Formats: sequence, C-alpha cells, structure tokens
Amino acid sequence: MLFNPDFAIFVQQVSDLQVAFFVSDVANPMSKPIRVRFAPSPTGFLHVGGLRTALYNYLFARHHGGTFVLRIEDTDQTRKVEGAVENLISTLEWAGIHYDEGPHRDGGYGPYIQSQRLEIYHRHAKQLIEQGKAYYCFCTPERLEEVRQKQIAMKLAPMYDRHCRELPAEEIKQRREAGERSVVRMKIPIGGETTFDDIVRGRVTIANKILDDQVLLKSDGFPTYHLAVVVDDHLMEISHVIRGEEWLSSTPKHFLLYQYFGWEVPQFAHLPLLLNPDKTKLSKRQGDVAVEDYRAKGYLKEAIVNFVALLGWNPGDEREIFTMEELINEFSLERVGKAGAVFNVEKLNWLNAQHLKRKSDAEILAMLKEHLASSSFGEREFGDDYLLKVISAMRERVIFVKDFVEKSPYFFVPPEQYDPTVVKKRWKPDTAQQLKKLAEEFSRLTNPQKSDYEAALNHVAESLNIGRGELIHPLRLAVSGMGTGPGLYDILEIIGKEETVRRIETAIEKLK
RNA sequence: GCCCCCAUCGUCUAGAGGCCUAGGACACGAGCUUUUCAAGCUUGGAACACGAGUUCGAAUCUCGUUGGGGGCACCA
Repeated sequence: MLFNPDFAIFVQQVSDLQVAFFVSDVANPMSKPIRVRFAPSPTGFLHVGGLRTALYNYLFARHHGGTFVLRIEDTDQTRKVEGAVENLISTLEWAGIHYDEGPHRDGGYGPYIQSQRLEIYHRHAKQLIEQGKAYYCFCTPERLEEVRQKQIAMKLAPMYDRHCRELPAEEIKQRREAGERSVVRMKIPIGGETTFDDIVRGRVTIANKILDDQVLLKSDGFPTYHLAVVVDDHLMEISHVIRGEEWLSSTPKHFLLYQYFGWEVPQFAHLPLLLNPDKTKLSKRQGDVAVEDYRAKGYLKEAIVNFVALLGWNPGDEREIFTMEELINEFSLERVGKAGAVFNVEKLNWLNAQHLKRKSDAEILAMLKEHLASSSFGEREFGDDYLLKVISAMRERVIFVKDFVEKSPYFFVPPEQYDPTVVKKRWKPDTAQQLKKLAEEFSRLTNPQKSDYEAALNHVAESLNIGRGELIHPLRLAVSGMGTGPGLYDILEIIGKEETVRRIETAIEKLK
C-alpha cells in the first residue's frame, strides 16, 4: 500500500509544529544554530550596563543551547587601555558568565580580537569599493570640521557633504599613489528608506536621506565599529545581535551593509538603557558603574546577576529571586521591556541580603574567613566553631558578609567605646553596683549555656528587686558597646564567661 | 537643530479591550513578635503624563500634545 494514513498525519503534525515554532519563537531551532556575542571595547572596566548586555546574551544562548562568543572590539587605537581585556574576562567569569568562544578559547571563528583581523576588513572594504558601494574620501579633518560648523550654523544636521563621492577614478588613483591619506566611506542610497525588524522594538524605519556616508575604514587602516561589527557578526555566524539601545540609530547602516554584501541579516534585539537616578544614561559621576566596584563593596555575584537581569526583563509572574540556572530556564527576549530602567541600589541591597540568607553556614563561613583574612583582624585566629556561632547569631541581621564584622565587632574585639546615647538611656547611678553583682553571679557558673546566663540574671534581678531590663540593657552595653544586636544570652554564650566578666568589669571602670 | 526610541506607584515592574474600585517587589509608615536590633508575618499610603478618536467597553488600539532618553565622529 502506497498511502499510509498514519504517516500522512504524522507529516501533517510535524509541519504544523514547525510553523508554530517559526512564528512563535524568535530563536527558531529549526533554522540556524543560535550564536550570540558580547562585544565590548577594552577601554576600562566592565560597566554594569555591559554586564547586563553580556548576561542577556549568555542567558539567551544557554536557554537555547546556543553558543556565546566574546569578541573584543579594539579598533580605536587611541582608547586602548592596558590590561582591560583580561580584566573584562575575569569579571565576566567571576559573575558566572562563561564564554564558549573568544580570546584564549578558539572555536574556529577567530581571531576574536578585531585588531588582529585588519586584513579581513580591508578585503571587505575593497570589495565594496569595487562594487561601487563605498568610496575613497580624501577630505581632511579640518575640512570636515569646517563643513560641520557651517551646517550647525545653518541649523542643519551635521553630515558629510559627500564631496568625494563621485571623484573620477583617475583622480582617485593618482591621489592614492601620491600617498594622500584617505578613508573609505559607505555610499548611502540617495532616496528611499531603510526598514528593519527588532525583537524588542518591532519595526523601525528611517529615511535614507538622513543617513550619513559613514566612514568604514579609517585613515590609520583600522575599521570603524560599523564595518567591523557587520563583517565579524557575519563571519562568526552570529544569529542574534543583542546589544544596547544606543546602537539602534546606526542599525540601518548595518542593515544596508548586510545588503551590500549580500548577506543574511541577523535578528536584532536592542536592549533598553540602564539609567542614572536622573534618567540619563548610566554613567560614572552618579555612583559606581564598574562591576568591580560592586564586587569590592561586597556584593554577591548572585545578587548582582539577579538584579541586573531584572532591569528590563521579568518572568511574567511574581518571582524575584533567581539563580543563574533559573534565569537560564526562564529567560526570553520576548519578555524584555522597551523603557529604560533606573539602577536602584536599594533593591540590590535587598537582593544581596536574600541571596546571602540562602547560603549555607559553611558557604558563609568560607566567605567570612576570607574577609577576616583581608581585614585588620587578619592575624587573629578565630576557630571555625566560633565563627559558625557568630554566623548563626548574625545571619538574619546582615546584608553583606563584611557586616558580620562591621555590625558586630564585639565578637572579634572587646568594645573600645560605648554608644553615648545608649549610655545615657541605660546606664543609671545604680547600674555599676548591680552589674558587679551580676558579674559575681556569672563567675560562679561552670561552663554556662544561654539558659544558665538567663537564669543567673533573673536570679540577680530578683534578689535586687529590680526589673530584668535594668540588667539586660546595661549588660548588653557593657559587653558589646552598643544597644542593638542578637539576643543578649547568645552573645554571652559566644564570647564566653571569662570574657563576659572581664567586659563587665571594664565597663564599670570606664563608665563610672 | 535633525532623526529614532520610550512613557503604569519615588524605584523595578505585572498588565497583550472587559478578570483592574490596576497586582507584586524595593523603599517608607503602622501593628504583631522581641524588655534590644534585625528577620518574619499582618497592614497603610503611593501610579495608568495629557487630549482627542475607535469601541457597548481602553492602562491596553489609533492620532496628536507634552515629557524623557538615545543617536547624529577617521569613539565604540
């Protein structure tokens, strides 16, 4: 039998499935493999905006089982910063954003550093010139500046006047052979408009007449961003270009270049900007922007990643706390918003506390020891058991690991001073006498636990015929120097009987 | 100046015509708990920029206005 109805139904279902996939999923796995890239220029440290862009690329790649490429865009010689590449890489790795291909990790599409690809750009620029889609321009910076000033004076958009666009071939040849400096500019169509689709913005259209004849190759032989990005994204088979919104305006030029080369255009997704509190593009001067700064302040990578992920994206339900794995599972470009997002540190702090809270005592112990080692307590040895007790007493009260020391220094060193407002409120004329009694009572205890301290204190309060608060508050002050903190008896048990008694005596001495 | 993009509580956001007297989170206020402080729980205040239109019905669609942002380099 030639016709098998079961088979026919199967085919029908598969093709329906494919169609459904195609219209509903921007990352159609039935077509090209997913390849995305993060392409920073090594001009300094990784910016939190850059981290967000890298993260979204990474999440998208991992979610779809694609490849995440790191490419270094160092085509501006004047802005090169020594060590920036290594710094960028180590910061990304720290954040848990691991690239599959890039410097030191060849995936067959290298080199991944643009300054090592000059020959490629030259070849492509030449191709465009030969096809009449680009041209040599000999205009000096001085002349360009002059033109620009005139245009600004006439309230026109500053734009290249296309002075060299139609130079005779013979003249071009002569001037080049004479060694005159030149750049290569792309020929923008005179009329018409350019339209492209963006996954987050929808359809964007721009009139060609407002597009500048962009420089593609600079006179120093380096390409501009526009040439390099198009050539590399194509050669590296990038399927989705996910980058910041600041690139939206130049995307038509990139789109045109793809057409000039006859290449398939990748999908674009322009991410909303990260903003300062005053809604301008996130920048230095209005707080920290380097990921390193936040790291140095003690933020957990989990918190930073979680926070930055939520700036412009959300899962559509009410969950807020995410691990990297959960983000990978949930992320989709369709749920990326269009409006810029203010970088608000308060929520980051809350997230940090949440992620810290979710860590095990052992994990916190490791971080605390590391912090202690680099602090002024470095040389002092605190046993793991001791630190574990401090952790359990303080873990609900800290935002950062460093808070274990900064919010409760009395676990590591006796109080050097006593909070004056607490002294004023709690230290009464009779207090010294009463605490002295209490210290004597404590001294008689053997190997006391919390409950023993409590019983002893109750006993003294009773015999003195005073409220427990008359002892509790001054005792807290004597032992910690402050009026807030974990349960008093927890503190006593942790620092121990000898230390407790010693601190009471010191306080009586100092506060009389 | 020109072009592009955007617009829900102070901030991050849900919302894809009726489920919205607009939900959640951070922050802020109150209460519970705790003879401290946190955490936690309960709870309060707080927003659809404006104006037209489409529709029986608009936060949601259209147009305009206003506001904000980004871009307009031999920088990325």
